Amino acid sequence: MKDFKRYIVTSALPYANGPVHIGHLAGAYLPADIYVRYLRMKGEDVLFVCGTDEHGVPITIRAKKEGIKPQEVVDKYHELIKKSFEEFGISFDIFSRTSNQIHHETAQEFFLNLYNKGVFVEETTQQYYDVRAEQFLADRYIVGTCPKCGNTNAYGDQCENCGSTLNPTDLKNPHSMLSGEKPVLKETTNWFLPLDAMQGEIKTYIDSRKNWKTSVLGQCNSWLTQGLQPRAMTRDLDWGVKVPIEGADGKVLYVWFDAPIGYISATKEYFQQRNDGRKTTTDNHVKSGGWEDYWKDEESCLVHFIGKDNIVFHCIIFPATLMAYNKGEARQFVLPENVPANEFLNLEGNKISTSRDHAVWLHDYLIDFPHRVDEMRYVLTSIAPEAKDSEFLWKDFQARVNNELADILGNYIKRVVDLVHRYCHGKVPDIHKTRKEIEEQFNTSETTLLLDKLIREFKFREAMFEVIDIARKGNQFLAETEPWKLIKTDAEKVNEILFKSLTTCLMLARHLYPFMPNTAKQIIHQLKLENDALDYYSPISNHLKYNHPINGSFIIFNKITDEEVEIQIQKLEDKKLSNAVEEMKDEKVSDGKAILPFKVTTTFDEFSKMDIRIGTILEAERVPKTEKLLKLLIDTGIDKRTVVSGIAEFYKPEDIIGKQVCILVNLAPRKIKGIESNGMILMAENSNGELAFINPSKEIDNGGSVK
RNA sequence: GGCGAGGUAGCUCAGAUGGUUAGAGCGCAGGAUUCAUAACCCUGAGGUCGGGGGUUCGACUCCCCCCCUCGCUACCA
Repeated sequence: MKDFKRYIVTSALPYANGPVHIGHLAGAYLPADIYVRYLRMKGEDVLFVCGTDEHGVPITIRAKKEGIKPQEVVDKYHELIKKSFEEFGISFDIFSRTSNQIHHETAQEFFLNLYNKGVFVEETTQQYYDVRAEQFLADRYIVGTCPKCGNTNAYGDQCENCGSTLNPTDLKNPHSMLSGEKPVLKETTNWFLPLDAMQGEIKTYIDSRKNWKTSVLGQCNSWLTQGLQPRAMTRDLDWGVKVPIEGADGKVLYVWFDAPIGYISATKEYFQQRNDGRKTTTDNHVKSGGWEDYWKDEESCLVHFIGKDNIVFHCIIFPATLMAYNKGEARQFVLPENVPANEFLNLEGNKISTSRDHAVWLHDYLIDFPHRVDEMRYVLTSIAPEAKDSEFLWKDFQARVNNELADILGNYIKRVVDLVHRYCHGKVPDIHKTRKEIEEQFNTSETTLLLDKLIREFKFREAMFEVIDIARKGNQFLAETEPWKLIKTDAEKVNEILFKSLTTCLMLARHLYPFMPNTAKQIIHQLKLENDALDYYSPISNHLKYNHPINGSFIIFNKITDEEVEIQIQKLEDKKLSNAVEEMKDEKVSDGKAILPFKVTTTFDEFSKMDIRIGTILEAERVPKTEKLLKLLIDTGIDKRTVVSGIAEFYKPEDIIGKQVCILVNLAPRKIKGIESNGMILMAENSNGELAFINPSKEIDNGGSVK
């Protein structure tokens, strides 16, 4: 890997419409923090930025629901999220927010730059518009029947029941969440980033990234082979960064355009604060003077830590934006050097779900387990979903804390400290003859080299295992040398054993620091050393001096009791139960609620245009490679025609042959999956989206009309 | 349906370019020990490497088919 002069490290901007949970932490924040702490400890020039993403439709919806302003929503969650991260020791140099002035300016400048270069393709499209509310409807503001699963409360961008991604125009019976009205399609102009035209250079970029994770590269290549499509970078909405050009009133930048730019504005803000003297901490590891050093210097290494759901934005869209910006500029933005996306963390056998509250929220954990931050950091790192989805189980949490942290690591430290008190009067023993040798051995030890390799390859789980292994080996060493027996015959030898053990404790603290900073400091404290003892390159003899008195031992990790974890498990169970109750309530309510409002008044003439007949199904077969389509042959009394219908979920082909149905016969033909469909079978639908045929209550001749 | 990533001991996970008896930690069983949070240390049992074919002297590792999980993306007037 190339040697970089400095690093700019980002963690995905958490969305400010809710708190953060352990899945977020394990996916994008802890790994980044470990990486950054390690680099700092090695004396690298590194800047670590993050902040809340405060734009986009879900926030406006949440505000509306709670009857407050969007700004109030993001203010609340910005503070909560920021505090949670601070308490978990995520050591951002700055935790900013996209509602800041500086971000709006930066994002607008970005947009204008591309606009002036003629990068965007201006396109006028049809979007749903709510006439009564006098505004365009964002995808999330449109509710209708999910075309895939029949859920009547699907949103225009996604169905939360079946998880499908949707377009608003996919919805059946769409209606506006603002007024309940059926929305109308209306023209609007938006600016598109022509990713299709940029496909070549994006591919060249992706192809040059050999060391990326297979899952990340796989996902990118999947997008590339499917062919990139232009993507709108503006939206008709009033919450966000205003589109800075004339005639764009009521439009804001697409959140995914402005969010990654948030990394840049956060960097700018950092230096602004620093120059103002508003940054009080001494960030010695931030060695360069301005934001452009980090973003526009080819010797800067840009690393984005994200979850797998963000891959396309960080690996394709954001780099494309940067590439477009770079055209004709003297100083070029660097492109992401690596995007070590993690998979997802599951919880007690189920996906973590914000809406169902199936999660371990950071702020809750801090209340239930105060001063146990490192325990969570340890467990989440040891089960981090680095290569595949992984599972958080409270029982496993307990076992890891008790068996690994308390028994192996914590006990080892206490064991050594106690031995030194018992056999060396609580002072670092003098073994001047061999101490240099011991130090050198540690500085060039295989573990040190291995850890460096693993961390730079983002293999934090394995790296941390190696660190704990130091304690394991330390325990072995004591068991083999048995100083408690040797003390009777060879005090000199005991001194050497314990000096070695003390050195191991110090090295353990240093190696542990990126993963468990509090623990590292506690170890240092037991040895009665200052924090500068954690400096990777500081000679051990500067700290473990002859006759240096150490502190008395104390227990670093208390064991987690059965009761404690059972409470947590019960908590989740209770949530499940109350969710089930809620859902039942919802269903009852929705029996009334889900019934759509009547459509606008029509005329008899309009209705008469519909030629609805009675027909009989003669043949029925599944359309291959589809889930919901049946190909039907209908005898309409006048002809026999083919109709494709989305009813395969509810009817088996063999069961419906011979049934009579209502069919709209004068509907313009349409090709579906290559089959020409002539007409439409009329279906009745209940609130669960289940379909049923409408047929005459006594047999009617085929071709009989319905009026 | 298409694409991408996974499916390896009870649990959580490692296993470049195919090669002797498939690994680790925890858990479990047995032993040893007493300096330490009944901790530590040693030994051991446990796997037809999702299923089925194939290529090969030889496959967890390569090819084909199928099943399951997760993500992205479709069709359903």
